[in-house]
Amino acid sequence: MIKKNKIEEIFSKYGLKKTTFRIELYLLFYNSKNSLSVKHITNEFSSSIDKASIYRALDSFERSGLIHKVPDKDNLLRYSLCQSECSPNAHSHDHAHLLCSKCNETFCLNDFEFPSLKKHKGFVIDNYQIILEGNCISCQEK
Amino acid sequence: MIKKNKIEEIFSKYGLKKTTFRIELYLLFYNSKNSLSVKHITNEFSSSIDKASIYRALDSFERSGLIHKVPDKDNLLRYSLCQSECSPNAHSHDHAHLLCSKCNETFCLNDFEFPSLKKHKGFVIDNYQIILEGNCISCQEK
DNA sequence: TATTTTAACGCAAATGTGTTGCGTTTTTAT
DNA sequence: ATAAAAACGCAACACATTTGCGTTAAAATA
Repeated sequence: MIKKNKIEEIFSKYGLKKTTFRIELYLLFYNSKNSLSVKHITNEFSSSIDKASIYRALDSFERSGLIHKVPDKDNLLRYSLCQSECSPNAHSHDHAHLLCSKCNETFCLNDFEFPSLKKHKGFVIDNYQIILEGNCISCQEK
Repeated sequence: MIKKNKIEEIFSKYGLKKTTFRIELYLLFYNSKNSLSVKHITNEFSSSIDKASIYRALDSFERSGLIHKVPDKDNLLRYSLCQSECSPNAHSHDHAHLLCSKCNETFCLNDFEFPSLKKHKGFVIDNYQIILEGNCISCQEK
């Protein structure tokens, strides 16, 4: 369980204002195992927060290196807390993502082995992602 | 160069009506090396074809197994001709995609080697895709 | 060939996600 | 305490994609 002053410390470090909403949003990420879609976040705060504020907060968290975009089954915005500390210009996420075709959630697979790829037939490769499609553990049980 | 009666044969096989537009759309896919975005298609037919017809044709081609969705830099709809013959429920596309960060095009890398993945930490994996981010050949020359 | 059924079409309107402008409030710095 | 800067709410916007519906064209049938 993260302490509130730890969050405030992180926010200070990244020059983010400590507003009630943004601290709760960060906590929401911190306490959820998986990635969060905008819809999920919107539901969580119901109508108390405007969607523009949500999008702006997510954008600002992302630019600070606190969260990163993850792929979504329906091509919607979805984010996940960064593992270690990422910097604004160096998000390093060497993990694959699993998109569950039943619940439409996205899961980060942190211990996934990535082969190194630099070039392929003349194409220069800066980075790459692996997106697995299948079923997550709880959806298999159904 | 594909012959028109070959296309008509394919259309019959999949129960698609042979309208002028749809045959030309199929030809467009057939004759282009890369994937096609909706914008590209719209430009190609300029204002002669309604966008609803374009979306419906693409959807119907996809459901027939003639084309398949490919990832797009801006999360827009983009399709590519299927390699061999796919069936409606079995699109098999064991190729990676390269998204060029300069021209925003998507390229299929057909001879890309795919490791086999069936399971990972309890997740059941049906199929997966590899999305490479970098620069295509013609954008490197600039 | 004429007729009927069905898929495809065009047009306009509607969705839905995400963005932007702007005046107001809250936080932070001085 | 005050000023500057970042966040906020609200409304309007932008844009891709979808849907409803009446009309047209293609396919099937008589």
